[in-house]
Amino acid sequence: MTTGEPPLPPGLALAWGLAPAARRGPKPAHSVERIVEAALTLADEDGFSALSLPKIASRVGVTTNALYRYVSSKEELLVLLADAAWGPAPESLSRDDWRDAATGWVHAALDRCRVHPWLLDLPVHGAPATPNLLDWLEKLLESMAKTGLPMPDILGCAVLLDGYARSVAKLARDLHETTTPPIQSAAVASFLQPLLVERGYPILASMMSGGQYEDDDELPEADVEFGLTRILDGIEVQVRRCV
Amino acid sequence: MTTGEPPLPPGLALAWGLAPAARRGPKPAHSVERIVEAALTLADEDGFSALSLPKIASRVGVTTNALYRYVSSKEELLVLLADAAWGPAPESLSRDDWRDAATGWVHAALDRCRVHPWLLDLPVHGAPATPNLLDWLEKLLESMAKTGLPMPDILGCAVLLDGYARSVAKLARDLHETTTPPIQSAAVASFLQPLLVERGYPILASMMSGGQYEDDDELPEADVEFGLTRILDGIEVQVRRCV
DNA sequence: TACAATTAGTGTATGCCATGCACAGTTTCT
DNA sequence: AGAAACTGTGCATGGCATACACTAATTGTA
Repeated sequence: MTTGEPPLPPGLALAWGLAPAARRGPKPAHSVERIVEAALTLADEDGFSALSLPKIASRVGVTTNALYRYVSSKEELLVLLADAAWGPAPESLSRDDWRDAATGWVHAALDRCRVHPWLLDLPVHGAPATPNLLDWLEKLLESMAKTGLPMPDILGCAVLLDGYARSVAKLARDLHETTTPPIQSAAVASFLQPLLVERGYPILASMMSGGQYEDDDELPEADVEFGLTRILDGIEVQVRRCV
Repeated sequence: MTTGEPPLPPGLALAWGLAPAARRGPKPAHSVERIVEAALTLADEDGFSALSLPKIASRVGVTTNALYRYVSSKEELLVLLADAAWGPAPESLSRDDWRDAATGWVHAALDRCRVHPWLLDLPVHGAPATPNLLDWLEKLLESMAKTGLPMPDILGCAVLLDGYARSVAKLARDLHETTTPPIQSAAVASFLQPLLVERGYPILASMMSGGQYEDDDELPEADVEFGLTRILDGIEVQVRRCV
């Protein structure tokens, strides 16, 4: 089964722990795990944009090019990094109630995105194919399978919920992690306010003058819950319809 | 009203057409619009990752550094680029039926993401604040206002629908624009199949062997509609509840 | 046991990139 | 007429991913 030279996407073989089993030559002083771990803490500390091979290498204590002995490209490293950062999917999802299970899954995903905000910056090429990512997907599919919906609908629900978790996480992060000292926020507001009125954007204008335009630290839990409840309600409509 | 030196985020003033009104010196040979347009066609042709100041400059016919006379940083240019690529929001949304209006908005957004797939790669810092982006947001808010829900819920629905449009567009793009000659897709499948069975992922395994794992060119329209219908149904539940 | 094959990590180099600074030429206000 | 201000260019810096050649270490084999 271990084909000689499979044309697999980068990182797949490594992610599943299939090392090439070397023979001659010195033993590697380090390991892919060590490198991924270094990359992970670096990303946690300095963010995704600061994640560079030179910096990772210096953490591990080797030259930049030494990394290429373990990983064939930065892209491959990022695949492994994503899998490591997501980690295994939650085990404790409700076994009976699909709403509880889905809610648990979404909250767990949001939690991962809070722990590693740069997860939302990692480029995605193709469907998930590494162990932990598939674990998350499987758990979500299992949750939705409890609805009794036909398979294609289960997939559709999974796509919907996964997308929701990611977009809410990204929104929360983009809105308040970056450049928003409240001073600037106020400056933007007073800059935009007259323009909005003048150009005929009544709702936006009233929202801004209404004052409560998202000035909390994070997207408040209530807002997350609102969207999630809409989605679950919508799924439930379909479930009842199908029974 | 034109404050002396407002501490606004990059690109805002430019995006709203507030030029600093120069006095002495030669007149600029080009314009911000020309530069943004060059960037836009470059991105359309070669993708977001190929978008660099040198390449844009050479299209315009100037040195790289000349761009800095029009734009203070690459980040600022990207803000303008996003606004230009989204363009004005659709005018022809239903005036009576909020479901039709929302559906029209989502389809229009998906269309923009099909025309300029790199829109999904543009970094986002903070809430939208440029004319076209606010136009899109206002139109969506107007659509949801027709539900009669209270203002915070309207915003919640808008976030939900906007997030859905983006995640579906991204999914469609990532799944089939990148590295998926069907040969490789098949290689991945046969690589994963035994692993999935062995490690206890029954649903994923059955989906893969089921054969119809997303091998269409784009996420089929039916799948887009499925998620959208769930969301709208879920909102409708809330609407009925509130009346 | 000695050699040859193979491998790990280093050094050096290439061609990108965003951005800063100094300068020359041009335009316009005083 | 002169000074001030602005435009575009040239040159330079530091960062990046990655390629290639090399040295040193290790191990299977003759």
